[in-house]
Amino acid sequence: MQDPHREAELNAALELVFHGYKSLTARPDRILETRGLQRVHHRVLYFVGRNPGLSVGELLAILGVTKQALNAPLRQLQEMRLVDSSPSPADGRARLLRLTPDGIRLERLLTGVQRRHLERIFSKAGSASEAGWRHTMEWFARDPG
Amino acid sequence: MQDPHREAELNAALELVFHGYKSLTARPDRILETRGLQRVHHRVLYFVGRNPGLSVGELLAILGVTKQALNAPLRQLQEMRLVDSSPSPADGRARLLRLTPDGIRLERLLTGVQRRHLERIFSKAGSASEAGWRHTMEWFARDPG
DNA sequence: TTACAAAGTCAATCGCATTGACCTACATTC
DNA sequence: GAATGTAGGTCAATGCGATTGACTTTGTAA
Repeated sequence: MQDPHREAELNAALELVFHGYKSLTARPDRILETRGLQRVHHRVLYFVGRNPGLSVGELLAILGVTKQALNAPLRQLQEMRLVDSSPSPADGRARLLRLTPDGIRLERLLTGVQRRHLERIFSKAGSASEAGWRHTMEWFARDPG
Repeated sequence: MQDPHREAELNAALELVFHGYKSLTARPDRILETRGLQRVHHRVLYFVGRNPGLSVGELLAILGVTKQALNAPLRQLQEMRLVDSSPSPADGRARLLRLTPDGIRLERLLTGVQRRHLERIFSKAGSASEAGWRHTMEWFARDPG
C-alpha cells in the first residue's frame, strides 16, 4: 500500500461496506422492534423460510451460534406462532422447522424491505454496475480472509 | 417482487453483503483479541487515525454512540498509550485526540489487513467490476433506507 | 443393553450498548 | 463578575445477544 491515493480509495471502499450493511438492517430492525423482536429473529425467519423442514441442528450450523443462543429466540417465535416444529418422520429426535402462515407473512415483510432496498439501488446503479458488484462480491466468498 | 428468479438473485445479494461484512472484520478481530481489544477499539483507532486532532464530541458523532459507551474503550486506549489527548488551545474544555506512534502502528496493522483483503478481491474481480461495485455501493449512501 | 446423538434448559459470565444522574472544568453571555 | 451553558468524565442500573459448562429427556444404533 505505497500509493496514498489507492489507500484512500480502499478506505472509502471499507466504509462503503460497513455503511451498506448498516443501511440494509436499519429498516427491518425498526419493524422488528414494534413486535418486540430483534435481528436474531429475522435471521431465523429468513433461513427457516429459505429451507423449510430443516432441523434445529442444521439451523445452528447455518447461523453459526450455540444451541443456547438459539434456544430463547426460537422458543419465542414458536410461542408467537411464527415458526412451527414437528418431529422428523425419519428420526424422531430431530425437530423439523417451518414457518407458519403468519411467519411467512412477517418474513416476507422483513426481507421484502431489504430486497426492495437492493432493487432500488441496483436500478439506480444500472445493470452493468450490478453485474460488476455481484462479480466482485462473489470473490469474498472465495477468500478465507 | 413477482419474478421468483429476481427474488432469488436479490436474496443471494443480501447474503453477499452480510458475508462481506463478516469476512472483512474476522481477521482484524483475531488480531485485536490477542491484545485484549475489541471491534470498538478498532473503530476508534480508525477514525482518530483518519482525523487527527478531532475532539471527543466529534468522535462520538462519527461513531454514533453515547459518551458512556465510548468512555471505557477510549480510556483503555489511552492507558495503553495508543491514543493521546490534549486540551484544545482554542477551547480548553475540548480534548483533541490523536494516535501515538504505537497507535499508528496498530491502526495500520488492523486496517492494512482489511485494505489488503479488499485489494486482493478487487484485483481478482478486475478493475471494470471494481468500478461497478463502487458505483453501486455509493448509492447506498444516497438512499435513506 | 449399552452407547451415542438431537434437542432443550439452567446458571454464570462477557461484550457492548443503552438511559439517567451527577461532577468538574472551562466559555459565553448578561 | 455572576449566571448559564457546553465538553467531557464517571457511576449505576439495565438490556440483549452471545458464550461455556453441566445436566436431562428422548430416541437411534451398535
